[in-house]
This record gives sequence, C-alpha cells and structure tokens, in this order.
Amino acid sequence: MLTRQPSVNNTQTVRREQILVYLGLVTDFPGVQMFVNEVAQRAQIPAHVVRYYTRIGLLKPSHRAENGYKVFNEPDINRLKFIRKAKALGFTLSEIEKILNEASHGKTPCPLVRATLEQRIKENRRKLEELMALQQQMEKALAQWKDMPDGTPHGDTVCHLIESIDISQT
Amino acid sequence: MLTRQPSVNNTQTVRREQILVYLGLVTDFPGVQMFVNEVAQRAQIPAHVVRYYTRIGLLKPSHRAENGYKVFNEPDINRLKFIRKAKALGFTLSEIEKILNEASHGKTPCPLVRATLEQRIKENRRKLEELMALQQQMEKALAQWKDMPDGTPHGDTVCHLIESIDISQT
DNA sequence: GCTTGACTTGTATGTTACGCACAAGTTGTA
DNA sequence: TACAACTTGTGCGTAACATACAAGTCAAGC
Repeated sequence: MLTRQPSVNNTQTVRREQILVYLGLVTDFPGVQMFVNEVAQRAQIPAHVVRYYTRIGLLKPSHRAENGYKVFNEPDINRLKFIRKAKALGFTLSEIEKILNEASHGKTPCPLVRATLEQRIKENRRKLEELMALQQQMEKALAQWKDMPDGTPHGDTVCHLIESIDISQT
Repeated sequence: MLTRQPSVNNTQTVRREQILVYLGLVTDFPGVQMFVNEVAQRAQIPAHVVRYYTRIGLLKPSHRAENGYKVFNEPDINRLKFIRKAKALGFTLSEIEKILNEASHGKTPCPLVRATLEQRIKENRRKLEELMALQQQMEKALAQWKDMPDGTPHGDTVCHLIESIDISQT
C-alpha cells in the first residue's frame, strides 16, 4: 500500500508518516513534507490556485525540500482555509493580505475586517442595483422585440432591434 | 475663430469644413477628415476607448490621412453608437463583433442578437442570485459580529470573526 | 539500469474592457 | 522658433485565476 497513489484519489507521494497524518494520528511530524497537491486537497482549494497564491506572496511555503519542492505545514492549511472563508465573504485577495499582515504582527485584524466588510456590503449593494437595472433593461428589450421582425442590415442600420433601444437613463 | 480649439470644448483640429459639419450644414463632405477625438465626441465615447476599439479591430478607420492619423467617417459613428447601445444591453465586445460581422456580410444579425440576449439574461440571473447570496452572507456575518469582541491572533486563528463563518452552503 | 507515469517546478499567456502613461511625431498660431 | 494641443503606437496595470508548456524528480516494475 505504500506505493505512489494512482490517480484514484489524486494525492501525491505518500510515505508512512503522511499516512499517519492522514489518519489524524500525527499532526505535525517534523519529517513530513507536505507538497502543493496535499495542502491543496486538505484546504479544499485547486492546486494551481495554491501555486498562484504562493506566486503572489499570499502564501509562503516554510521552506524548500532538497529537490526544490515547496514544503507547507499545518499553519499554511489554516491560512488557506482562512483565505477561503474570507473570499466567500467577498473580501478581495489584497484585502485578505492586509488582514493577514496585521495578524502576523500580533495586532488584531478584527476592526479592519469589520470596516472592510461594511465597505464591501455598500459596494455590493451598488453593483446589485446596476445588475438589476441591466436585467430590467434586457428583459424590456426582449419583450419589446417579440413583435418585431428581423430586418436586413443596410447603410445606417446594423440591427434595428438594438438601435431601437433607449439608453438615456442608464 | 478658425483656431485650434483650446481645451474648452476638447475638440481637435478644426477646419472650415468641420465647422460646417458641426453646424449640421454638411454631413459627409469628402474633404473632411474626422479624427479620433471628434468621432469619440460625436459618438459619446471616450477617445481612448475609440483607440482601444480600433486596436482590437472592432472599429476600422476607413483610411489614414497623409500624416498617418486615423480617418473616420459617418458610418463609423453609427457603428460606435451601435456598440454603445449593445454594451448597455449587456453584450460583450466579442458578441458585438460577431453581430457586426454578420451584418457586414449582408446577413441579418437579429436572430443572433435575440439568442445572445436570452443567454445574457440567463447568465445575469445566475450572477444576481450569487451576488444576493453573498450580500446576505455578508450582512448575516456583520450582524453576528455585533456582539463579538475583537480578539488577538495566535497560532491557529487569524481573526475569529471570519473563522466563525459557515460557508458550507455557498 | 531503464522506462514509465505521476508527480513537481517555473514561466508565459489568455481572459474582460478598458485606464493611464509614455515617447515621439504633427499642426497651427503667436 | 517656441508652444500648446493634438495625434500616433505601445506597453503596463487591473482581478483572480485557467490553461499550457518545458523541464526536472521520484518510485515502481521490468
């Protein structure tokens, strides 16, 4: 069983220590090398996204293995899970980075988090209104076109359907 | 008055023929050279956007002036106005390009327009639902945080506010 | 020992629709 | 001739990845 896993469960190199980790028997064995795929799987994030986060400096692998592979540890998984939750709340990556920086300096990021979220809520409200207006505009157009025939384009017109639209109040 | 316009009305080189055009006395004088700024102004689109459209091939200047400046004509203004309306309806530039291609081949783009708009409406509905769910999630979080104190970060936690969030159903 | 296949690395490019900045050329007027 | 107001093209930046590439690493099977 101590073979390289086939594509069945999509893990990477598995050693005895890692199996112990999987089973929850060991959580931070010094010899355990956690690579991209494993950390990605455990944090429920696509591996190439983990690479992306690493590239932009949002995630910093603790060190490199002898072969140059990035080595992650348990705190990295927490960090990734945090990022995932913050993203689900509408935070951008750069906001998340600021929050993580605050926290790593021992400061509480909570006030920043509250403020950012309020800001996000406001922006989202505006975006929602825009999208709803667009939706109305589109549905209105479609209804209005119901009884209009198709036309052939000529000199000044491309498609009278679109050209009949009034965008004055948008 | 036949000077280069100062920045007051933001036009470009003005010649006698162009003034006639402005006054509506002449609509397509062969000697009139319409450059980027003027066509942009008349189509109510920022000049750099006209350049962008030209760059990606969405707009094709009829020819170049002797000095290399792009020369536009009346149909280009119609094209730009069409693009503006289609964009206001939620069409993407590549969709608009397809529509314009159809039309330039003498085919009626109307069926394509109808189909695309229906598609856009569906997508927009999905996006709206997503955004509304996000908004709810955010507002719920903010309310839930009202009575929670700020905490200091340590080993496993960055910000308990965010970490308390349940994203299972998102 | 060699091949094979599943991993890993990094970089580069495409996506959307621009916004902004650059350097350099052109034009008309003072 | 200097200057201001235009013009040109190109290139970078945005957000958050998705996709593809070339090349290196490792363990197992023959």
